[in-house]
Amino acid sequence: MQRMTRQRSAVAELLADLDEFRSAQQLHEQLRHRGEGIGLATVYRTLQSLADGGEVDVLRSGEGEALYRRCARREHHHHLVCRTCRTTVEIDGPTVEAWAAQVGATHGFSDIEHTMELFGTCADCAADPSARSGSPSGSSGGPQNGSPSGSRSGSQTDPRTAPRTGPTTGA
Amino acid sequence: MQRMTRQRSAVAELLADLDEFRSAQQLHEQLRHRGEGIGLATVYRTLQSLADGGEVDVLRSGEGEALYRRCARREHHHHLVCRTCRTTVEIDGPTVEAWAAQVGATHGFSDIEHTMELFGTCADCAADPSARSGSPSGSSGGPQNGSPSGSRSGSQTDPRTAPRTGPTTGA
DNA sequence: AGACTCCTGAGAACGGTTGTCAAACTCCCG
DNA sequence: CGGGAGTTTGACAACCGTTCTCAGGAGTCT
Repeated sequence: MQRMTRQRSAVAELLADLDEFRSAQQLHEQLRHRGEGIGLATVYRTLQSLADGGEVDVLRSGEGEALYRRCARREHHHHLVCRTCRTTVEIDGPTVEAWAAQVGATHGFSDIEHTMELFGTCADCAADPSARSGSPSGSSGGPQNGSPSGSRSGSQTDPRTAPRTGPTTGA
Repeated sequence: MQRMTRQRSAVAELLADLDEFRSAQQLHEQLRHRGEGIGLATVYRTLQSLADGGEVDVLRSGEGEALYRRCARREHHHHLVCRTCRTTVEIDGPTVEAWAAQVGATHGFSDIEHTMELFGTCADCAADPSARSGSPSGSSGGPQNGSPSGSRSGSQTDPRTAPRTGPTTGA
């Protein structure tokens, strides 16, 4: 059975305070900034168990890094993510669910699942294209690392924010 | 300027022969089986340059591994991938493109992009759920590593095939 | 309180990917 | 066809995110 430890609740609390997708390492750093003594391995373990329990959603950044977010709804949904500030809107896609099932059937495929995320620039960021790349949901004095992709040093040609969720059985 | 070397054409040729998404390491192994003397770093470099040039499509497996495939069309399209044999069908999604743009606009987001892939079980695999996990496009005596996910040893709770493409400006 | 487990944390290990750099090779020119 | 300039290659190290290991610490039950 899952025990409620100080570390586990700290992670859950931080996720509740945030509104954007964050990597495990970002969350760890933020917890440290909050003064929580917590190990990186514990953050990974906790996030994984939360994800397994459907408590948090997981995306993959363009570089394959895992990003976590506590979504309001636990049912199937998609995300519309601001590529500048990472603000995320949960959206329904009945049109897409139906389309996916139909396309699959047309090609003779069964048991169709799909992954799909939308990326764009939110109204706020479009209005003020300058700074504003931190965490719009405030509350935590965490790191203001706006760029989701820029962790590698090399010549990554594709700096776009581009994650995906695990597939969810459609329609 | 890009020079045509033996290694580069070997990679291009292999990709032309294959019909499924393959990881860089799988491709490297397959090239070795073909008797091509080629370094792993070269395979990575070549794939990256091909991807940059839009010659090949890149997905991310559920574990974040990059998967490559030479698609027939270079324009925007999506993929319907068999989760068993990895056979891939290129598909159009005008419905989705329109839907994505509309949803983005509704929420005040601009410059909408999207990622989306479909997964299912193809007719062949559904009919014969036993073996058949190798490379359906034959031609190469490459490795028959059917499972795209099972490389890690740990307790990965999610063995689903679940990649994503880089986003493409929608609508 | 005491015992029994599970959880934690520091660091090692791991797997995929990229950087390094001398040697080999392509391409262009005469 | 031979030479020269500059790109590519390949073996290996380095990196980065993530997971494993295991002794010590903390929750839970009685």
